Amino acid sequence: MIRYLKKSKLFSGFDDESLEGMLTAVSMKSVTKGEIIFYEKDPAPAFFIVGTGKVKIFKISPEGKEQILMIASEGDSFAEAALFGGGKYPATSQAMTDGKLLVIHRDRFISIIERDPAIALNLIARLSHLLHKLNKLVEELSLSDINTRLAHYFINIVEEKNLSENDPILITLSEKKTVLASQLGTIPETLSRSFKKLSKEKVIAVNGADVTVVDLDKLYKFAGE
Amino acid sequence: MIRYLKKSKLFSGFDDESLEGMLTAVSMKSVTKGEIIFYEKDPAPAFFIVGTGKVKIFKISPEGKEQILMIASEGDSFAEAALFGGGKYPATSQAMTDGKLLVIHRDRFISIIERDPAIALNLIARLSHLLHKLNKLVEELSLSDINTRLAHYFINIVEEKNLSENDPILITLSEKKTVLASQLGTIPETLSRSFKKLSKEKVIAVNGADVTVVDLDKLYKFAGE
DNA sequence: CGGAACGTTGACATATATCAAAGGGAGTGG
DNA sequence: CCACTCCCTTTGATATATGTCAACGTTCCG
Repeated sequence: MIRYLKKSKLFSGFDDESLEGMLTAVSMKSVTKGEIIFYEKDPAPAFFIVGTGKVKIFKISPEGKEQILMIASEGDSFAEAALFGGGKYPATSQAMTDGKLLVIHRDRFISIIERDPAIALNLIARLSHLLHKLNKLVEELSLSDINTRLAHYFINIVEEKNLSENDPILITLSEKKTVLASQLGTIPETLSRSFKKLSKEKVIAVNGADVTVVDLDKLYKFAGE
Repeated sequence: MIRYLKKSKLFSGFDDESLEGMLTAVSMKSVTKGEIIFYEKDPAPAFFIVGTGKVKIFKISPEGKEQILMIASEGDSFAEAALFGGGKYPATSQAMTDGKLLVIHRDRFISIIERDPAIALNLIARLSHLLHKLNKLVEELSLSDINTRLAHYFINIVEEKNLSENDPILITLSEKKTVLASQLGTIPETLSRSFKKLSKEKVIAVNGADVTVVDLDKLYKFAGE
């Protein structure tokens, strides 16, 4: 388990001694593809770190439309915030693949951070980061149309790659387009049209899950920057 | 300043000694109605607590549409998350009235919480609460229509009042309808129509800023619960 | 009193969701 | 290897919610 803790964004950087102190609060859970880890509004006695596999956290409307809040991959933690707020999970979580999760139990974890401010600071940083991302999601949902959101999505990926001048910019989508639609707050049909629009405008070229950014300047213009 | 710290949600419950230790990190700032406290993307050397007055935090689209993220009243803190994330403010903040703010300076505050885990825990709780609220906002923006959002808005107010059976349910809007529109992620015209719709359906009765909930069951039905 | 901000209403434009259909691609079983 | 199914994706026709623009009445406040 220590190995997974070290790989996690929340606890990397701590020495073995601190991490062993953590172990009293941690257990392990295997999940299979499609398994629901928790439902929205379930009581929240623990939060999670992904050891292996991939998990989606999402909300669902009465009509069945789904809004993905995040996709957690190896090393990501999720549902940390549930420990302190109302004590209920604010969204539903489902395994997208088979995998292993670290389960961090609430009460024991709290007594640990009461003693170790460094862990508390890490948690604070992590929560801040989440706030930042949600902030951005709100902004996009309420102020941008879909083409803009899709352009932003590509820009984020491109900027993370920090590749050198004049490299061809090839992106392979890490999710099915259906899933991407739900992340962007829309439905597959609309997303498909948005892809078509950006293609027709010669901003990107699409071939299945492979997207090439043809005109980066135009991409930024679409994103409104 | 201690007085204001005590009134704040973030630091209430601490004894005078802890609070005096805080003072090295705090200063005071007066603002006048309409004054911009910070712009989105400004570097963030501090966060704030409202001593007196009212402040709105919002995003704005290239076309000028405004999405209010929160309205901070006396005792509320805002922009806490900016201290840790990218070090930039994620939104713009403007005084809605004249008022006084406590300014909590980043570096000194961080060294304080490194020493005082209790303050760190409070901050964590606060950030969790913010996450919870943003979560809800995302849900509503992406999964609900305006009538539903307005119904939710009233339900939240009614539930906070926890009044006894058979009381008449009278709500006086605390914000101008223009502002409410921006909080709900829409524009005044659309909000006006939503008010009209709920009135016509005999769910509420509206008289200027006074709203009476006529049929609570129907209100819940509109909110989809 | 008069002007500015707010609120409402109507006609209209537009983005996005919905519904229905059809075309691939990957995997499965015969 | 073929036929079959399942799921993803795309496309078209249509409906609907919401934004835009313009006008007007109202309230607030100097």
